[in-house]
Amino acid sequence: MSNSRFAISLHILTLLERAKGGLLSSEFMAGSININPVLVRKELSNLRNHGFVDSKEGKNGGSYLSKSAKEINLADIYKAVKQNNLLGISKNTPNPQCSVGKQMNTHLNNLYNSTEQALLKELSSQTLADFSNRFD
Amino acid sequence: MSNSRFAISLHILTLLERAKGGLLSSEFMAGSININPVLVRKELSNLRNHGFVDSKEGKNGGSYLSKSAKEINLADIYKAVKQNNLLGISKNTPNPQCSVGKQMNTHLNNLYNSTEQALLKELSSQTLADFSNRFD
DNA sequence: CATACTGTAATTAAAATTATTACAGTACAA
DNA sequence: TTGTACTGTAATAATTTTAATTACAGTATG
Repeated sequence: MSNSRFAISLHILTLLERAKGGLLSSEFMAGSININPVLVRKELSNLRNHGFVDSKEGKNGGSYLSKSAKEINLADIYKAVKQNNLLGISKNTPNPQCSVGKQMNTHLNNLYNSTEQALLKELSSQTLADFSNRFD
Repeated sequence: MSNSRFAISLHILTLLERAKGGLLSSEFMAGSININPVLVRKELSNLRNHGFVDSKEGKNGGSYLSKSAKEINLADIYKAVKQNNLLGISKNTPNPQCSVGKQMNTHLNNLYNSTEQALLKELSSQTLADFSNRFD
């Protein structure tokens, strides 16, 4: 993952956890993260689709956690934002006429899968509550 | 890591391992990987600096593994190409006036470090020889 | 019904990645 | 001893990805 979606989502979720049910606006969260509010709303849209948050429209609206922070582990968040492979892109197409090239993506993907498993295992050992509690 | 440096380096090293000491030109390897030869030479430069390969200049020149594929594990390769954090960039600077924002990068980096340890542990369980032997 | 939000699309800007061009240096081989 | 085929590296251009911005319709509140 080269973009900062994981960090943004985790930041959003940490803010919401610490708000203890209070609604936070995308503008407020964008100010804390230091990014554009529209990006926050896009991430919220994704987090909503994954059942982590809910939002209330209209004046005095905002977002809040829709499940307990103890029930969200960091692997869940990773899965929700993940798009590429961990170690790089597979978009490259090696030469199919080369005996190594034509098999490379298969072996690379196998490798990516096993490393991703290791990553997920590590991430799943921590919940959002654990993470949030490290803040003063 | 968003770029494909790990995949390129592993591809190069796999080709060299299977060449069994024979010299391969950057042009040949670029053809197998399907990228520009200059990129291959840049990666070779890095791999050389890390002691994995050596190159011979001039006509009929090329590159070859400078240590046994059994003595190179995939974590070594990862470390040689790594530049960013695994889960995203830390270049973002959250708002230092926000109690969450000002501590975010510290906690994020701690998390990144622990996930990287998990990744390295997994990668270190396989050598370049293991990887290469999976090819027909 | 003015205000302050969300939701989302479209566009622009910026940053990162990759490709290309260029060329000096080196070794081989005729 | 000279043409050829490489490496090594810098500089630049092209492409792709990421992030910011603009715009605006929709919604809830007071």
